[in-house]
Amino acid sequence: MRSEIGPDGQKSRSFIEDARRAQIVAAAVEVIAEVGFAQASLARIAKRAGISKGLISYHFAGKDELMVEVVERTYGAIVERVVADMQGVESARQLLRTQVMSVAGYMRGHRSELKALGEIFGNLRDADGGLHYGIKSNEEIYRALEQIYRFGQSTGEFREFDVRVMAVTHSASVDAMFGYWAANPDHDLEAHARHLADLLERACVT
Amino acid sequence: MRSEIGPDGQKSRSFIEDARRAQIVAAAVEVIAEVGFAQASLARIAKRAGISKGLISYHFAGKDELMVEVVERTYGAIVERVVADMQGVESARQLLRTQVMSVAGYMRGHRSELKALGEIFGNLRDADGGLHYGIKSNEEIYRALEQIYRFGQSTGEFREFDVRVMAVTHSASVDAMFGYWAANPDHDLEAHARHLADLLERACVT
Amino acid sequence: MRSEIGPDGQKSRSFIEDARRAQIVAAAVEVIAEVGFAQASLARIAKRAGISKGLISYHFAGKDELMVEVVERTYGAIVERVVADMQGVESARQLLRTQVMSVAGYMRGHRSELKALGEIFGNLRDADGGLHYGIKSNEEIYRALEQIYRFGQSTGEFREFDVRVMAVTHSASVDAMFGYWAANPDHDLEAHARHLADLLERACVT
Amino acid sequence: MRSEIGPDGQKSRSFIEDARRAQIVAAAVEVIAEVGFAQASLARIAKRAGISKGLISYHFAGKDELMVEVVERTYGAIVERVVADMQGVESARQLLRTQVMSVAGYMRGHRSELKALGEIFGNLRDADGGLHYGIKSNEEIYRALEQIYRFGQSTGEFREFDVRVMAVTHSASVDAMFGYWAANPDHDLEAHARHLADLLERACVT
DNA sequence: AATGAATGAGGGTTCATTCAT
DNA sequence: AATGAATGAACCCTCATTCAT
Repeated sequence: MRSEIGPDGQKSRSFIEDARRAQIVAAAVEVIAEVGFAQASLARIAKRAGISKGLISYHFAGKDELMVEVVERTYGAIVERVVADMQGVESARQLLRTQVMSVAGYMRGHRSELKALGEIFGNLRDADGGLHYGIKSNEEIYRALEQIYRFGQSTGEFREFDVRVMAVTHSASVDAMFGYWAANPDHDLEAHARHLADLLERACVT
Repeated sequence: MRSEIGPDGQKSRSFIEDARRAQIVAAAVEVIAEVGFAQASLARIAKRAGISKGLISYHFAGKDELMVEVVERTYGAIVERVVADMQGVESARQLLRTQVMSVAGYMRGHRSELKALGEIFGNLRDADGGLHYGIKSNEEIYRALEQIYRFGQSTGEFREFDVRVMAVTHSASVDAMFGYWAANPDHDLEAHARHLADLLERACVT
Repeated sequence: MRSEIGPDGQKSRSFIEDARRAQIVAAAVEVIAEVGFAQASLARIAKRAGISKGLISYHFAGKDELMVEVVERTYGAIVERVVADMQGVESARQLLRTQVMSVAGYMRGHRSELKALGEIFGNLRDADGGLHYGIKSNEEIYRALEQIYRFGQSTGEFREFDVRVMAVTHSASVDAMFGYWAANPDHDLEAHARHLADLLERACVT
Repeated sequence: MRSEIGPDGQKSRSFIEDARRAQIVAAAVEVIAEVGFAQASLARIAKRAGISKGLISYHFAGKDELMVEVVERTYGAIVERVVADMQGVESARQLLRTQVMSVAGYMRGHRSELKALGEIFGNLRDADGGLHYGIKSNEEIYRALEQIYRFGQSTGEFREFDVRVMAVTHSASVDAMFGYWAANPDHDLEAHARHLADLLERACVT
C-alpha cells in the first residue's frame, strides 16, 4: 500500500499516485458497468486501464479498497452536484422536486457510474459476509430526505405521515428510475423524473 | 440429470427425488440469503443441506438449473398467495392496498426467499454474459401492476398519470420496504405497508 | 461380483447372468466405438444398454473387468473365425493371404468391435499405470504369425529373414489397414487387403 | 493467456516465457509417455515440472493449447531431422531406406516424444468430440511417403502398386517398430530398421 | 436381480494476491 | 513506480463406486 498518513492526519499522496488511482477507478467503473460486479476481475480492470494486474495491488490494499474508492469518488461527485442544486431553494415542494430532477440530470451523463455504484452496493461484502454497503449505508440519505419532508410538515406544506417510510420510498423510487433507465436506454429519464416528482409531491400534500 | 419428461408432458419425479430437490432448494435459499449469490457455492449449499457436493450435481444438471428452480419454487409461491388474496377485490384502491398488504404479509414469514430471489435476479447470468432474469423478470410485475392502475383510471378512481412510472415506483417501494425490514428486523413491517399503501393511494387519486 | 468358481474349476454363471453380461458388453462396444475410451463412462454405457449404472457394478467387479470381458468376447470371436478359415490351407503363401483376407472379411461386418478393441488396447491401464494390453499382449499374435513365416522358410517358399520383424510388420500393417478404413469409411477394405497380401508376399519370396 | 501476436505476425514471447513453456511441454511429454493421455492431468504435469497447477494455466490458455504445443514442438523437430537426412538422396530405393533409418535414428534418443505424440494423436479431441488430430495428422505423412513411391515408379525402380496402401503400410510398420522397441528396450532398433527397409524395398521392386 | 441415491476423489479453470526484479 | 511470474484456494463438474431398498 502506498498511501500514508501525513502530519495533518490526512492521507497524503503524490500527484502521480493520485492520478493512477483515478485511472484505475475509472477503468473499474467502466468494467463493472459493462460486465457486472462478479465478472469484474482485477485482470479485466487492469487490461481496460492498460496497466498490469500487479499495479492495482500496488496502489490498493486489495480489491475491496478499490471498490470502496470507486464508491467514494463516484458517489461524492453526485452528492456535490445535488447539494449545489438544492442550495437556495426554499419551499419543501421545490426541494423535493429539485432533489429528484437534479440527481436525474446528473445521472443522464454518468450512466456507467450509476450502474457501477448499484453493482457495488449490491455485491460488495465484508469479511463477515454481510453487505458492506447495506441498507444502513442509506441511512445518510434517509436522514437528508427526512429533513426535507419534516421541513415541509413544519411549514404546513405537507400533511403528517411517517417520514422514514417516505424517505425509504423516495430513495427507492429514484433508484428504480435509474435501474429502469439503465435497462431501457431509450426510456425518457427526464420525463420519468418529472412524473416521479409529481407522484411524491401528491403523496405528501394534504 | 435426474428429471425426465413424462408422457403427460410434465416433469415426472419420484417422491424422494422431489423431496431432495426441495431440500437442496431450501438450503440454497438460505445460503444465498445469508452470503449472497456470488459466495453461494455448491459446496456451501451442500454443507448447509448436510449432503455431499456431488449430490447436488446428481439432482440438478448444473448450478444454473438449481438457481432457476429456486426462482420457480419461491416466486411461484408468492404469486400464488398474492393472486389469491386479490381475488374478489373490486375497487382499484382496494386492489392496490391488498397487493401491498398481501405481499408484505407473506414476506414476513419468508424473508430469506425474498433476499434470495433478489440476489438471483440480479446476478444469475446466461452463457452470453447477460442477466438471465433481466428486464423480463420485472416486466411481468410491471404489467400486473399497470393493470390495477389502468383499471382505476378507467373507473375514475384514479387520475391520469404514466402507469409505467407508477408501476416501477410501486414495485421499487415494496422491495425497499422489505430491504429496510431485512436490515432492521425490529421495524414494524405491517405499519410500513399501511403507510406505503397510503402514499401510493394518495399519489393516484385526484 | 456375481460369478463364482464352480466345482469344475470353471466360472459358473446362470444363463440370465451371462445374457446380462453379454448385453452390457455389447453396449460397451458400441459406446467405445462411438465416443472413444476416455468418454465411455459407465453412465453412458448403462444408458445405451437401457439399464441402471449400478447394475454394471453388480455384474462386473469394476470398469476394468468389463473392459477385459469386452476384449475377451470380441477378440475371441475374431480368432475363432480366422483360425477356421486357415484350416486346411497348406502352402505358406496361401496361409499368409488367407490370414489377411480372413480377418479383413470378418472385420467388414464388425467395425464397432474393431474400433472398440483398438481403443481398449491403447488405453486400458493397470493400477501401476502401464498399458494392460501392451505390446506384450501382441506376443500371442506374433508367435502365430511367426509360425507361418517359419513354415514358409522351411518349405523354401520364403527366403531367409527375421521372422519377428516380419511378424511385427505384418501385424501392424493389418491394424493400420483397419485404422485407415475406420477413418475413411468409403475406403475399399477388400482391395486394400489384397494389395497388402501382395506386398507381404513379395517381401518374403526370393 | 500469455502469448500475443507481435507486429511481425509472429508470436512474440519473452525469453523467460518461452523457457517456461518449453519446460512445461517437456514435463507434459514425460508424463504422457509414462501414464498415458487420459491420466496426464495438469496436476501431474505441474508436479513433474515442479511448479504449481495454476502456472500452467497462466502460460497456456488451456490444456488443449498445451497439447497442441507439445505436438508442434515435438513433431516439428522430427520432421526437420528426417527431411534434412533425405536431402540430396537421389534414388527412390535410397530415399526409402533413408527415411526408415533416419526416423529410427532420431527416435532412439526421443522415446518419450514418440509415445506422447501417439497418445495425443489418438486421444486429443475437439469440443465436438472428434479427434483433433484425426486423419489429417497421418495424411501429411502419407502424402510424403507416396511421393517417394511414385517417384520410384516413375523412374522404373519400383513396380506398379497402390501407393496409398504402401504408404499406410510403411507408416504403420515404422510406428510398430518403435512400439516394439519401446516395450522391449533390449531390442536392436537399428537392426530392425535395416530389416524393415529390406522388406519394404523388396515389396516394391519388380 | 436391479435400482436410484449418495459419496468422494479428482478433473480443468479462474482469480486475488504476493514477490523478485 | 511498475511489471510479469507465480501461488494456492476455491470454483463447478464428472465419474467410478458403494449401498440401502
